[in-house]
Amino acid sequence: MTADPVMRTYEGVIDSIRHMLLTGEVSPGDRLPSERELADALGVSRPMVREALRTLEVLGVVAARRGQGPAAGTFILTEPSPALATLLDMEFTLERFDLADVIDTRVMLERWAILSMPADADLSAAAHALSMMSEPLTREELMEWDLSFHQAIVDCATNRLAAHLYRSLRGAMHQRLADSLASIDAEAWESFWRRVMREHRMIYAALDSGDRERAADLSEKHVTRHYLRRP
Amino acid sequence: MTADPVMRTYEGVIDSIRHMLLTGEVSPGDRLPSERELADALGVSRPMVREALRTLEVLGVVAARRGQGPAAGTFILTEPSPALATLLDMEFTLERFDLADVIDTRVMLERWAILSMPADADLSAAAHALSMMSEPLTREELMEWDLSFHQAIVDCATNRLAAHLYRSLRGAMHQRLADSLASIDAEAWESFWRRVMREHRMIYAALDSGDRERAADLSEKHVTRHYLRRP
DNA sequence: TGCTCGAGTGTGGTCAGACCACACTGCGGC
DNA sequence: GCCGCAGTGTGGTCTGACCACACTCGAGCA
Repeated sequence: MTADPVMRTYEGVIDSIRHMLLTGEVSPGDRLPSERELADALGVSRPMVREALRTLEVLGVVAARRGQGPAAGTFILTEPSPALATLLDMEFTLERFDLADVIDTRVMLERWAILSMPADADLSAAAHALSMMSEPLTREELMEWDLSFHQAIVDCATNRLAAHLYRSLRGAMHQRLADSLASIDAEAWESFWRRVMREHRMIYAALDSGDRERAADLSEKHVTRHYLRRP
Repeated sequence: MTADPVMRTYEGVIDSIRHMLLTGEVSPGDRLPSERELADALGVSRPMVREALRTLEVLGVVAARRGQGPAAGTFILTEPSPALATLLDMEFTLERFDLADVIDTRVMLERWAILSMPADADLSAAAHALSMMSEPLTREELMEWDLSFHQAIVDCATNRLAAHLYRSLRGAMHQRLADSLASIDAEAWESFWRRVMREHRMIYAALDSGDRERAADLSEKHVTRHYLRRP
């Protein structure tokens, strides 16, 4: 304790804004007072307010738009942002954990989501993603629909935190995944795509028939194989 | 795509610093050039450099110390910071997910950690935390050693990402946990503490005897009961 | 009357320069 | 040889200014 030598000004501003949120003075979707007003009201300079707002922006709490009128200003976001993915990507860059950690965690989340899925889960989003993969795809399209397919499955578990974590893990790996796919030459691409699609279909079929254990196992093998590149 | 109307100056600074990290120009533990030098080198103003450094500070990438000499300046951190907990706490404040989500996810992580623990896992940290709980405790002490106990178990899984997630989830709930414990009156406190301790002992005993399934089940019941307050 | 265009205005985005608080460095005097 | 204090470079903060932008609204025109 007593580990706080000083309270930095911008932290005080963040606390003030957090307090506004907790008391309901502002709510998601609302516009914050302007930077100049905030600075004046809190008795600090505008640069300090801006430092606070920048951090809140990176954390996915607010977004700023300039100009004048109802669309301009700094707003409390209603939807999660890629902030978590940004953070995880940073940690990854700093080598605070490695690819195997990320994949293990991803597999854990997906297994759990499949096994705890409610009986009446709506699989239509997964089915749609599956159908979109039936025709030849570019690498970008495959990444997009592969993400949609797996995310749709995890979303069925109705745990928003877990779904958000899953999305962020995948987001943090996105660039590395793209690099990995780019290394597959044109000849091998079609067979690669077909195999991915076939595995997706098997996972979906297992889910659709209610065989969760099998779906979980198939999913684990699928993810582990393609991400760790051990065909 | 093309969703980037403009590149903000501070984002460019962040990219420059990230680039320095990727090329090895600076490494964890190193000192960054001073704010004035960075501003000069990148052709931007010092406030913009500061906005970038503030966000990196919140993300747990750097830390600043003032003064003069080898200990002063802005450093790349070598250890993870509570950044993830801060972020999750924010998301929680914004009600982007709820307590049940957090607990479910925590239980998932702990179950997984227990079931995938290597056979030769070192349980001494958990044993130590357990022994520290044998004597009457304050609420703060109980929270501290309870965290140590569970964290020690998750750390055994040797997945740094999962361990970090677990720690952050727990960190994001810390204040709410404290509020919850504060509502237990002095008379009920001792029996509460004893029950928590007994359950910890049972979990440890199951782990120590190699009965992971039982340990996982006990752990799940333990966490769910105390956090959802359904005795 | 209705439309267009331009000045006005308030927002975030950026800059320059200054001063403070701090902690080390090193010189000077004792 | 030791102590103390001025010097110096760091982050921390403030002030005031200007720019870019997007809307608002009224003047002027058709």
